Amino acid sequence: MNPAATPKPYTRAGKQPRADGEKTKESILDAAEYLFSYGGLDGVSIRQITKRASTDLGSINYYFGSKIGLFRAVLIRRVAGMTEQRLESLSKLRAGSNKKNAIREILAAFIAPLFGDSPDQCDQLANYRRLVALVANSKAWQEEVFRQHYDQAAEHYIGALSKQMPEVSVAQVCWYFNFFLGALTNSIAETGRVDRLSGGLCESADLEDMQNNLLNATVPAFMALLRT
Amino acid sequence: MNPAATPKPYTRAGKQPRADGEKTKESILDAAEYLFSYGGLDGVSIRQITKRASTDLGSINYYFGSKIGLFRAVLIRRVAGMTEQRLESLSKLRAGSNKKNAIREILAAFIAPLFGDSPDQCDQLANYRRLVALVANSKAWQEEVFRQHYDQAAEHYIGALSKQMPEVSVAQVCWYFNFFLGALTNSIAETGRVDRLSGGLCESADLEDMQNNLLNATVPAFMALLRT
DNA sequence: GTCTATAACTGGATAGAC
DNA sequence: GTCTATCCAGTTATAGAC
Repeated sequence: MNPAATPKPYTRAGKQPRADGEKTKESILDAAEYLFSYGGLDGVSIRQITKRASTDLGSINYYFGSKIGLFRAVLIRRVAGMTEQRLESLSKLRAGSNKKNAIREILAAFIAPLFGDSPDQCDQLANYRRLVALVANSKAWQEEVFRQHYDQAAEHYIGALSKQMPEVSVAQVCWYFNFFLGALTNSIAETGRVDRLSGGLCESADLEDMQNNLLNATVPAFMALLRT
Repeated sequence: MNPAATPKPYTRAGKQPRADGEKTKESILDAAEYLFSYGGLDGVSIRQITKRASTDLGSINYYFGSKIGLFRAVLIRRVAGMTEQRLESLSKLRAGSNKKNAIREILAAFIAPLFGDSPDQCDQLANYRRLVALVANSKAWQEEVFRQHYDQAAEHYIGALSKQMPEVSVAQVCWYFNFFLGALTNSIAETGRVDRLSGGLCESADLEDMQNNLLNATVPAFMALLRT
């Protein structure tokens, strides 16, 4: 049903075999981050990824070993830097007298790296945020990715919060911090649901507004624990 | 590599061609709910589903038209009943004098149908909860499933909350309710993350404890809006 | 390092027997 | 309504040319 499908002979046709493989690698990661963030691991083929990255199938195996290796690499690429930022921010927080402010600053420091330092950086992190949101509500990558790469910073932040509220049980702090993470990840998924439910009054895409509201909502929750 | 793979002739072999297709349909939905809740739409094949449901490939097409039709059916199966429960519960809530209790009761009424009336029912909803959690952080099914089948109840609940706090902007109520939904969906995913982060002090699987903590955390957030 | 061709396989869908 | 056999488009992975 495919008349005269004679295999074309190999031709190099003016491609540049440059030795800067880093660029290729990055462009694969970028394309994969974008596509995986919408379709998840199984909703995207490596053909789509290589097409978007303007490379070929072989390069995936060359750089990442397999499709799953690529997915893992995408999930891990940005987390080391973010953990570093988080731990550094945390160590810089001065123990002020006002507990309410202290709690807010801790939570703010935790989420800050997800949004970068400028509107431009924030945009560049959009696909990553969406992908993290997708994975955060799945059991699949908990052990391999979250346990190994994401939990460390969260544990330090829970410790910092507990230090602010020594009279509150650690279990409660953990539950509340987890609810905070759940609200956060759902928000960075930018599903547009809050836009619909609010009849346009709220915008998923207004991340500034979202962050302010999230902190305004979460701080009183923690504060209420102190009044029990 | 497969010697003498002669196609076996068709044999009926004692299968019962009973006319109660409802049972078959239900067992397909159950199997699909279970498998989709772990792998998502693309992480599961209809072959796996029919194997688990002890049927055949053809039945999927016969009852649901396609794999996507089946996925949609799974997502929708339980929502009409839940919306009904939610609206009825809401209409039964009496306007007490205590705002704090009123808000708590509204939120409690919203989440109640997700956990059923007995431990047994709660278990039977586990796969559904996990699947909803997965889909809630994805853009993919927002228009087709959430808008059409899930939003109605949420809108009524936002209205009820707003009625309790007429001096608070609707936008803020919407943001806070959305954070509540985010925390809720992440929790019903039962990823086990809170177990790790708390060093075992909290258990994802303890849904009773989770619900209490979630309400304890969310009510003060709303209450703080009244004090602004 | 880059790219092609192909192997080996699995996917969803469906026609048609019973 | 139930089940089988089959189609074929699409998948990942890889050997090997340049």
